[in-house]
Amino acid sequence: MKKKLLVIVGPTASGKTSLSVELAKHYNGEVISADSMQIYRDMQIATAKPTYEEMDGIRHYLIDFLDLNESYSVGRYVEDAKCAIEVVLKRGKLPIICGGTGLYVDSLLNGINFTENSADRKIRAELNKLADEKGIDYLLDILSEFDLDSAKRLKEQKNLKRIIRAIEFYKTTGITITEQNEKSRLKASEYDSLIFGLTAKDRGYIYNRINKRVDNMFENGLLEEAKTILNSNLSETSSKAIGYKQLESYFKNEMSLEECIEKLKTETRHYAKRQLTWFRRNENINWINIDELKTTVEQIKFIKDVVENRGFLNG
RNA sequence: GCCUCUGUAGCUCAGUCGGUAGAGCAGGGGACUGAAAAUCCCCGUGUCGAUGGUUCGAUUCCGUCCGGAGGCA
Repeated sequence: MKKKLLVIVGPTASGKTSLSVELAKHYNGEVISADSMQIYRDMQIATAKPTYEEMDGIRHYLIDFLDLNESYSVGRYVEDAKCAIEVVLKRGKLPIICGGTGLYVDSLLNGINFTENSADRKIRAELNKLADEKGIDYLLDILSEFDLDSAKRLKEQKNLKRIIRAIEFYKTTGITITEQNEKSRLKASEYDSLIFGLTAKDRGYIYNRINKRVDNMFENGLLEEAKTILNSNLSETSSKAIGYKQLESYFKNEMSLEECIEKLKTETRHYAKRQLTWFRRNENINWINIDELKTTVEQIKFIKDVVENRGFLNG
């Protein structure tokens, strides 16, 4: 019998944290985060990491455990999350996956098979340099030599990062990324998951929540945190967090604080939109409109109904 | 009160030597397999401030009016 998971996804500022904690209380569960930035130890405010009070006695996994100078990846996430699931199950609790990093969630739930050691940051750096010097077409030519399929696909997109990844993968494993992608899908998932997604009928509702939350972050000391973070040694992964890099030009006196705050809000909205695009194509998601079911209580009731109707937790 | 500039997409602004208009941003849609809070692709009709006049035809030229900015008194 497959292991059961309850899953909460949704864009930033949609209320995943409080919902997952309440859900954990209802179902005797524990929360496993699926968030590519809350993993970092010193990023508290900008990542909206649940505080001690918000966790309200519910154990959380995969939060707050990595140093800023370390990089992370989907491959590692799937590994770590699988371990966390085992721990939760051994404790006799229900694992609740909660997060907004769609790639992490999907890779975990669909049992994507990541072969070992296919990431090579040295090769990546070299290819980046090569692209700077000779252009994107040069890399496409290299890729065409062994993987015409993905070269064709990526040519239209002009997506340098994917082109580099395709070459990097072949150079480290001797297998083309096209072949790997096909193989990785074959294995059936070891989990039986019921997924709930937070969204809104009116996109503006989420955007308003984002704008307000950013203002709150500044009231809670985001500026101080940003100063510290920007002075730290950041990794390839941690340097991508939204909330700090947008304030850099303020510290350098190149932009006013107001302008930077606007930029931060805009980029967070863009991020939320991308998250929604990602999740929308997943037909297995049970959607909850937070502009209709506004309170956690109403949302929990909705979830309980679905769980019961499906007999999801029976047996 | 007089003079000058100005009013075009949600915002900032191009432009039309008269044939009803286009950029950036915002916004929307999409892709996504080891950086994913990343990376990338696609999408621009709006009473051209209002109203008269000239004209086959006005957003464009002229008059008047109404906003806005500056200057002189």
